Amino acid sequence: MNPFKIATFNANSIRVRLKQILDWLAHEKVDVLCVQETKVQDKDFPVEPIREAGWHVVFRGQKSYAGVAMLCREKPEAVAYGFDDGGEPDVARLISATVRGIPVVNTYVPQGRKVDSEHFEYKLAWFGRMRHFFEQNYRPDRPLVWVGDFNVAVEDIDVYDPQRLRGHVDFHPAVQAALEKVREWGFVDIFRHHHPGEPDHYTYWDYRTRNPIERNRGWRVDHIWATESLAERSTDCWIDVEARKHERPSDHTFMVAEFQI
DNA sequence: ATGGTGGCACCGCCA
Repeated sequence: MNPFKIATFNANSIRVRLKQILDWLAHEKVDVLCVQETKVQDKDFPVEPIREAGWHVVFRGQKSYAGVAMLCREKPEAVAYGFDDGGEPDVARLISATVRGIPVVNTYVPQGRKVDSEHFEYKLAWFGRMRHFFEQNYRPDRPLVWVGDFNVAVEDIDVYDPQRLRGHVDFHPAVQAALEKVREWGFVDIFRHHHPGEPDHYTYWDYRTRNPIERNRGWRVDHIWATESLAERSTDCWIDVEARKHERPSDHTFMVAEFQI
């Protein structure tokens, strides 16, 4: 049995957050860090400093927004980008690979913008495509980790004010139902597995609110989910709020899960 | 209180 540690982080620009990421990786001995919102085109991705720090890195991005990456201590295998269902491949939002024998899927789920928009419809459909993706490529009775910024808070305790926020694109019954249909394929929310019923655990704070950390105005929209056989082997899962104490923090923070494989 | 901030882009888009 060996420890397997996986982390997720919405960087909101990997170039601005590069030092924070490398500093964090230097003291947190993860096997893989999944990054979302790299906000960089592939030709401008900071490959060299990441490699020089000792990491394998795979990524797909685009101009201005979205973009995903995986930083791995060991070389990832079977790396694939985007959907292969005939629809929009969305390579800047989905990256999958096998790391130390564990299949990992890293997603940056579309935010949805406004409920009465085509973007929201796209988001809802995205979860359907996600379930299809899992059905076609994986088995629920085998180890698999799905991580990333899901842009969904699942329970009332996952947001700072559920009454006020209900209906928001990240806290909408239809979105929660769409994600639930993916969960039913065979996932366990690893953070919630270790912290059932505990409020006030957040991974994201809106830049546009005053002192959101001090006022505890957070959301738990970043997730580490695993299939049952792997969830049984999870030993811990935590959100690194301390990592926000940085000169230029992202609006999200790191979350880590540890397994014995 | 229908704003606010931040990042990337370019004269606005996205979150």
